[in-house]
Amino acid sequence: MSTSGQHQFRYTQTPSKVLHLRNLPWECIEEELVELCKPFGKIVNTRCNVGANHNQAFVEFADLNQAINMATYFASSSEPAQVRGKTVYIQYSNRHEVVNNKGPGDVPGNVLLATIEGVEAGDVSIDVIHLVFSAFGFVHKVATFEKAAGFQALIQFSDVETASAARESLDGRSIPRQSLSPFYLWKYLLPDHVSSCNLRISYSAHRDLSIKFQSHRSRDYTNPYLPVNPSAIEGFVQPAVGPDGKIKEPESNVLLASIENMQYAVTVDVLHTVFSAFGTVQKIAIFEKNGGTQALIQYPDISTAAVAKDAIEGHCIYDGGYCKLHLSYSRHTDLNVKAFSDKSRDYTIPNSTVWQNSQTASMFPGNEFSGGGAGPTWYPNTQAGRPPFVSGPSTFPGQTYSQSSVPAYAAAADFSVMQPGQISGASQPPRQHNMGPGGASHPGQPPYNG
DNA sequence: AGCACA
Repeated sequence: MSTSGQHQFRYTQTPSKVLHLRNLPWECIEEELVELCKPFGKIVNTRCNVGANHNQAFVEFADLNQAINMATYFASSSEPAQVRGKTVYIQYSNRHEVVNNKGPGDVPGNVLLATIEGVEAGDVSIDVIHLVFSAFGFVHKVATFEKAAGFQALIQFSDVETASAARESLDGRSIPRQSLSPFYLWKYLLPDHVSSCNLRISYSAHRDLSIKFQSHRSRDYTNPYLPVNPSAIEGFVQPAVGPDGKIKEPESNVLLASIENMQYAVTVDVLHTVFSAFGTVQKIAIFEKNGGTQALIQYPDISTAAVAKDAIEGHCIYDGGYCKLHLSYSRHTDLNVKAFSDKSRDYTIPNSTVWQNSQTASMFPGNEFSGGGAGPTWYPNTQAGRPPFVSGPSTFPGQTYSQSSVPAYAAAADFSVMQPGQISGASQPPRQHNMGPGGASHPGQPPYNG
């Protein structure tokens, strides 16, 4: 019988620690709400730009009395609450908490994360990004990178206010095709083939970016003396031209391996074993790209990488044409990888005993081969401090190994092409190992074809 | 100038 509102005024003033603010300017940002409200108490959450006109907001105080303080203050004040000169009307909200307005990217900070939609990394230069964001204040640092989300940039400002202004102004807008500014050389900011490039801007959790080099991917405008990474300056270094006139890709200490015909899982440990034959492997990362599996393998220097590349290129990890490796030089010079995950390793991290135990446990299940007699001549670069393949809980506890069934790491021992000593015999066809990978890591897989 | 659609 009754309808809502029958027993109460429509807008009762039941106190709530959430205040409802109206008549805000459309562009009102959270900082302005905070400035207005924080004299009265601790703000635990806000929601701004509410409603079709973006002119309402909610502010939640930690304590009810703080909200009452603010509401009663402005109710009796001769000076109304104002934001940008507009009078703001304040009442208690009919709810008692502000619902989740904020994802991780909505927590204001001085560093912005910009996703540039619809472009490839090469389409928008770091100079253009710098130009666009410099309109709001001094840009300290810029770092760009490619992620699954697309081409992204981190832009570091001095303070939250500047970053917020840039975000409010640029989020959802497109980088203009042309710059009308007479002060910059870039007349055209975008290549012709880019039809649109919307900016999606959120806040980064970073406060201070760590820029190691000035390069086409990263800049530190506060430190002009930061070393330039020559291999990373696009266009500065002409690509080397080989004797055949073809452009050679610039060399790098990091190799990019594409794994073809990957019938069997290729783990970080398998790659480490294979690539360690040529020098210390510092880091490994495995990832999927274009439906295939790729890996980055980092050596300390280019020469080691070059030797490994020439020796391994085109060869298979496993007999039968499985897991064929194609190598090129990566553009990376220093990988940023998790120290220990199923897709990456950082072997440079000292005191790595924590993960070494689990590594040996998962990769070298038996201790049959840890004896001195099985000295790993096939493993010429055993790292100092690295324990032998000690016993550990087996991943395959029920499995026993016969003489002919060899753990996976032994495959490399038979992988004669991997021996550095044979690199000079360039014309020698690779003698692949005689074991299928099922022997160790895939008990159900076809047996080796020895 | 009057309550959020995640």
